Amino acid sequence: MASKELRKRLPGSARRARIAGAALEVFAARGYHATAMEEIAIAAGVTRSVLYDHFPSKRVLLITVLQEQNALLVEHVGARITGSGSPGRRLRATLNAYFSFAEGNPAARRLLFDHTDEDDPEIKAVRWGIREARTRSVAVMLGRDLRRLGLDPETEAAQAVVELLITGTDGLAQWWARHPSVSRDQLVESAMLVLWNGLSRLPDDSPPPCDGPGLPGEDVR
Amino acid sequence: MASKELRKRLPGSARRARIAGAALEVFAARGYHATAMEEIAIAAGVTRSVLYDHFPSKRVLLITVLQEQNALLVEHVGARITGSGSPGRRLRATLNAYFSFAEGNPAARRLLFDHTDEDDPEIKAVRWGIREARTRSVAVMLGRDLRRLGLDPETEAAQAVVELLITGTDGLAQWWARHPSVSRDQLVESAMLVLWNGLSRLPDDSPPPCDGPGLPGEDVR
DNA sequence: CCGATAACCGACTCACATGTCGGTTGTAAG
DNA sequence: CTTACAACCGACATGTGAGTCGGTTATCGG
Repeated sequence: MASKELRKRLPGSARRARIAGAALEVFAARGYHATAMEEIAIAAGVTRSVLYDHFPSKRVLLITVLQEQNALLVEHVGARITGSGSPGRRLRATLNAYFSFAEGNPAARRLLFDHTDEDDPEIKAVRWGIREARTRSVAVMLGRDLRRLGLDPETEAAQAVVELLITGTDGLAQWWARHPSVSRDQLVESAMLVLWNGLSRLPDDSPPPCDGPGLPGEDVR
Repeated sequence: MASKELRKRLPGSARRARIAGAALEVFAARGYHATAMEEIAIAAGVTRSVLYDHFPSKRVLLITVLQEQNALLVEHVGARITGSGSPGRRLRATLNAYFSFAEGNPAARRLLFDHTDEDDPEIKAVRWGIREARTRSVAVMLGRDLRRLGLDPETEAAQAVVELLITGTDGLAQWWARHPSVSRDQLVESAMLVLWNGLSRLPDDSPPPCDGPGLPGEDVR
């Protein structure tokens, strides 16, 4: 679109890149199952069979794009969070980095985290790997903070906390895509309000420490 | 399985219910696109065409199940949270109710919130309706608390907070399905730790109020 | 200028899944 | 008992999309 290529014959690597770019957009927009190879081909400016000259199958094409984009995300976030600063500052910087990626690469965010497939076992495995890696790196990053909260990062309780953080943040990024008028700063502020301060900051409520441990009666089957 | 029906001919309503039950399981296990009507038919103990004697199409079958299960969830949660008690207690009770539903109805939770489709526009619309309703009711429930935090529930900032709560909780329930050894109480405790107390509860860190408002430099395209 | 390589295309095969239709039989009312 | 309805089934019609194959032509090194 931008480049005036007027449908010339391209060297393999360039065509490959174009196909991957087209696949990213179409997969993100329509989901894995609903996209026909035909659509990707059209978006890439070639016919369907050309896709098979460059990628062995639809599945491999998706997986390739998935891993490319994940690498970009990791690089993006990694590049702009520093190990220094107070814990609160670090959390804020990380949220900021993630949301800025989501802002600049909406298709990538959607493709990576809106899992519209999960059917194909191989794709499922790739997604799991990406997710696991992300959880692990976040847990490592928060290691000191979790310990100070009384949680061993190896514990399942700590993992649960991290999972809540990650999926909540993802969900917020998703919501943002539907409410674009909100600025990234406001978004970070809302996230910090919950994740950092918590909801207990009520002027006239009971003191911070959480209330009674149990719940009266809770019977499920 | 439990009932020894030995493949007899059933009255319409009973067969209908069986089909819906089978559809719930299979849709949840394999996702919408990947499930063939054949599988549902086998699980229901009939042949494929019988499904079409009771439901006009695959899409309508899914939507029916979706709405049934959502109604059950709303009833389940609504029945065991009371309007009374301190805000912290109410939040805890709600988390408990939601997680107990997820525990007792894993397929329903997965089907309702793991959106493995989103392709079909009509199904998308139904999902959106369910999601909207849920967000609204949570916002109403938290109305007073949000106001005390300085947020007008109508504000987008408040909606963002609610979205983070909901998706984070969903994600945690999802994680729980993969780590069944964790008890529901532990799960609720982890959720409360983040959502209620926040991560700032560090013995030797800066005081509760959040740190500097801005972030140094953050340039994204 | 001239092959050889590789990018590109059209047309085909094949598999699979949805939805339909006509017929068959259990079952319950009269 | 019998009759009529409704539950059930087998076979087909249709559409769609993934992956293959042989041929064509641009492009580039020599």
